[in-house]
Amino acid sequence: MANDRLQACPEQSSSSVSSRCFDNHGIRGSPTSTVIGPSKHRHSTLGDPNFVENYFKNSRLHFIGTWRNRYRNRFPSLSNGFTKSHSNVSAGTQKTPIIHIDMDCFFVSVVIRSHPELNDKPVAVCHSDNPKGTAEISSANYPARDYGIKAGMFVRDAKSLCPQLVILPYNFESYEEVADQFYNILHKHCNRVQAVSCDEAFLDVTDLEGKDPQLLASAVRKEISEATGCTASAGIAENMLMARLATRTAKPNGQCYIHPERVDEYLDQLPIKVLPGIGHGLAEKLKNKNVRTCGELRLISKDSLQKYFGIKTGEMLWNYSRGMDNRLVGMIQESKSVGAEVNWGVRFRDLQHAQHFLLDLCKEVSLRLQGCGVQGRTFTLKIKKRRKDAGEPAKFMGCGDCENLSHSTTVPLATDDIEVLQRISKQLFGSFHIDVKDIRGVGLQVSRLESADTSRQAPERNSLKSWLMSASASSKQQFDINRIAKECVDSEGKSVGGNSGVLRIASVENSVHETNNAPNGEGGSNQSSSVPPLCHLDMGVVENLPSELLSELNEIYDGKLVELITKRKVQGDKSTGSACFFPPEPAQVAVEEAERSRNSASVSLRRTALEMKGTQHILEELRMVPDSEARPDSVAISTAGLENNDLVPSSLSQVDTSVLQQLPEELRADIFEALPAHRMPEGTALGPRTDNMHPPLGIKTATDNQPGSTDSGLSNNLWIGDPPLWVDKFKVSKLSTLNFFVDMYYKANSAESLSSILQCIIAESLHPLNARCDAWNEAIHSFSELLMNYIKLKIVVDIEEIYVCFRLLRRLSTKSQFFLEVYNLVFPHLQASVDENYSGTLHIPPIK
DNA sequence: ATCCTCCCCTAC
DNA sequence: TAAGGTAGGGGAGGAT
Ligand SMILES: Nc1ccn([C@H]2C[C@H](O)[C@@H](COP(=O)(O)OP(=O)(O)OP(=O)(O)O)O2)c(=O)n1
Ligand SMILES: [Mg+2]
Ligand SMILES: [Mg+2]
Repeated sequence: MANDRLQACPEQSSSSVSSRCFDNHGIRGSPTSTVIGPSKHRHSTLGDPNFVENYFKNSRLHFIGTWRNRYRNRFPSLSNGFTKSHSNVSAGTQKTPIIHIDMDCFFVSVVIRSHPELNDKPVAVCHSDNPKGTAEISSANYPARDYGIKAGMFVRDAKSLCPQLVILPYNFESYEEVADQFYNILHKHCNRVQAVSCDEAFLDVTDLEGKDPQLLASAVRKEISEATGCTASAGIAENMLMARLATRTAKPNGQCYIHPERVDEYLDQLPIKVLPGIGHGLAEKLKNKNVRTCGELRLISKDSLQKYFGIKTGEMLWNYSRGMDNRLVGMIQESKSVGAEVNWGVRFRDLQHAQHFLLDLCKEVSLRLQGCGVQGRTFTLKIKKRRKDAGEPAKFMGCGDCENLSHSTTVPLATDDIEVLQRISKQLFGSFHIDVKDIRGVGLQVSRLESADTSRQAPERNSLKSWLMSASASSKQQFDINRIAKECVDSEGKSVGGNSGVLRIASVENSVHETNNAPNGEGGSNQSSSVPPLCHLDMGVVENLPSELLSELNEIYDGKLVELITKRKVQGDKSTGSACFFPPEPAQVAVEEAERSRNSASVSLRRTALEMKGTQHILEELRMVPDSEARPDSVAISTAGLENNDLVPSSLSQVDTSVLQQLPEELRADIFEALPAHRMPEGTALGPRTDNMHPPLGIKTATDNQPGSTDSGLSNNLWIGDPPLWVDKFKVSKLSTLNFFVDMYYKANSAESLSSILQCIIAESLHPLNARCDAWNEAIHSFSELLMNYIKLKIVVDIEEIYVCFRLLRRLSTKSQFFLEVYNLVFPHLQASVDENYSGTLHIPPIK
C-alpha cells in the first residue's frame, strides 16, 4: 500500500535539491519579462518573470520545509507502517528509553568540511556577506555562537557582534546527501525512527535487549561523524521531551543521559522558553503571569492553565513542566495538507501581474500534490496584506508588518489538476477585494487530501474538469438554485444568448492568460478580435455577474464595462438590480414556490436582504479604500477590479447596487450559482463546455468521440428514446409508485434530466411514496435500476448532473423511506462508478 | 457534541 | 541588496 507512492512520483516541483529542470526558455513572454525595471527589484516579483521558481531554489526555509516530503519518497516503507512504536500506553510514565539525535550546526558543519582551516573560527551560513545587509543567518557554528550569533539574525547584526565572522554560502545538495547518510545510519541501528527534520530524529530503543542506550548513542554518533565528517549530539531519556532537552545540554558533539530521578532537578530552574512547544507567544503570556521557569510553572494548577490557554495547551504545559510526555515514537504519517507560499519579494504592479504570479503558485502546488501522490478537496488562499500604518519593512524585500488573511473553498471531488487549481485560486483571490499593491505575501494550501492511488487519471473526455473549473462546484452551494435559475431563463427564452455569450468570453479570457505567448503590451488588444463588441452584451446579465467574473470581463474591455454599468445604474436605477437572479416570474412559480419552502433560494434572499441592511458597514469599508492610498489609479488595481468611483452614494438605489457588487463572498457565491453558467442546454450531447472553456488547449470535446465511446453498452439504457423507454415501461406498470414517476416526468415538461424530475417530486407536498403500498421492493428495484442506468449514461458526460441528482435524492431520503432505501442501495454503485471514471470519491454533502 | 473556517503558534 | 517555507496542533466562534 505504501508503495503506491513510488509510482506517483513524477517530476519534482521546484526544489533546491531536485534535479528538475523547468524549461523557462522564454515560453511565457509575459509583459513582465519585457519590462525589466530599473534593476532595483531584480529579485522581486517585479522584474523576475520566473520569480517563484528561482525563489524556491534559493530558500533555506523552503528546503527544510519540503525535506519531509522528500524523505517520504525516499523511504516509502517507513512512511506508514503500524503507526505507533508499540503498545505501551501507560500514560505519563513510560519506561521506554528514547534517544534524540541532532546534527551540530548542520548547515555550517556540512559546508565547512571543505574549509578545515575555519574549524575553530566563527562561521555562519548566509546568502550575503554584506555587513549592512538584512540577509538571515541560517546556522552559526559554536565559535560564532559565543559572540551571540543565532539563526535567523540579520547578517548585519551578526557582523556587528563579530566583524571577523566568516560567511559561507548554502549548499543544499550537500545537505540532502548528508541527511541521507544520517538516516541510513539511524535505520541501520534502529527500526523505530521518527524523522523530525533533515538533521534530527527520535529513536525508540526499547527492544535493545540488554544493550545500553548510551552505548548505542555513542556508536551511532561515531558512525555519523566518520561517514559524514559532521558531528551529531544525542540526548537519552525516558521520554521524547526529556531526550530532546538532553540533546540541548549535550551540544556540541556530546551526549547526555537524564536519569528519571533527576528530571525534577533538571527542570526546576530551566526557562520555560526552552521547552519544545513554548515559543515566543506562550513565553510572553507566561511571563505576564510571572512564570519564567519550569519550577514556577509547576505551581499553577492544571485547571487554571487550561482555562487560560485551552484544554490541550494547558495540559501540555502542566505535563511538560513536570517532565511528563506521553507521545510515542512513530512513523511519519500521511500528510494532511500540501501547500506553497511566498512572503518575500512580493510586490505587484497591477492585477494582471498578481494573477500571473498566482498561476505560477498553482503550478507549484499542483506539482507538489502529484509529487506526494495525493489530491485535495479544500483550497485555502492566504494573503499577507501590508498593515495600514506599516511602511517599508526592515528586511529587504520582506513582508514587514502584515495582516494575515485566508479564504478557502471546498469541492466535491478531490483534484490535483493545475488548471482547476488556477481557476479556484483566481476565484478565491477575487474574494479578497484587496488592492494588489498592498499584497506582501501569497500562499495556497490544499487540504482534505485523498490518495491519488489510481495513477492514471480519468480519461480527458470526462466532465470532471470542466465541472470543477466552473466554480459552481464549490460545496457550500445549492445546485438546485442553479437549476431553478436555468429553468427560469430557459422558459423565458430570453437572455439565454446573452448569458452563454458572457460565459464564453470569461472563459476565453481565462485561457488567454495561460497561452499568452505573444507579448502584447499591456491591454487586451489581441483579445478584442475574439470578443464581441460591448454593445452586444446583455447588460442585465453582465451587471449581475459575481464580481470576480465581472472583473475578469472588465479587464478585457479595458474598464469600459464597469463604466457602462455605473452609468446604467445612475439613470436606470434598481429595477435590474435584483430582478434577474430570483425573479418571481409566473412561468416557474410552481417550482420556485416549492423550493421556497425550505431551500436556500429563500435563504439567500433573506440573507441578501439582511446584508442590505448592513449597508452602512460595507460602505464604510469601501470608503476607506480611496483614503488608504495616495494614487487615483489604484482603484482600477483592486482585485475586484470594481469601480469605486461612485462610492459615495447619491441615492439609495445606487447604494443597493453597489452593495450587491461588493457582496461578501458566500453571498456572491449564491448569486454566481444562480446563473446557468457553465451548463450547456440539456440535450446537447456535448461534454459540457470543455470546448468553450479552453479552445487553445486542444482538449477533446465529447463531440470528437461521439458515437464510439459514449455508446458502449448503452443500447438498452432506459433513458434512450423520446420519451425515454422507462416512461412507457413505468406507465403500464401496476405499481402506483412507478406511475407516479411518469406523472412527475410530464409535470417536469418531459424533461430528459432526472434532476428536473426530482425537483418536481420535491415540490410535491404529498409523497405517495411514504405509504408502504403494493410491491414495495419491486418499486425500489425498478427505480434503482433506472437510477443506475442514468449514472451509466451521464457519469462521463456530465458528472455534475449526477451530483445534483444525488443531492436531491439525499434530501428526499430524509422524508421518504422509499428514497432512503433507493439511496442506500444505489450509493455504493455511484461511488464505484465515480471511482472507475474519476478514481476518487464524490462527496455528497449533508442536507442543510 | 462535532464540524468547519479562519486564524495564531510552533519547530526545523 | 536577497531568496521571511511548510505542516501540524490547536483555539475561538459559528453552524448544524
Ligand atoms: N531559523 C532556522 C533554523 C534552522 N535552520 C536550518 C539550518 C540548521 O543548520 C538546520 C538544522 O536546524 P537546527 O535547529 O538543528 O540547528 P543547527 O543544526 O544549525 O544547530 P544545533 O547544533 O543547535 O542543532 O536548519 C534555518 O535555516 N533557520
Ligand atoms: Mg541541528
Ligand atoms: Mg535540528
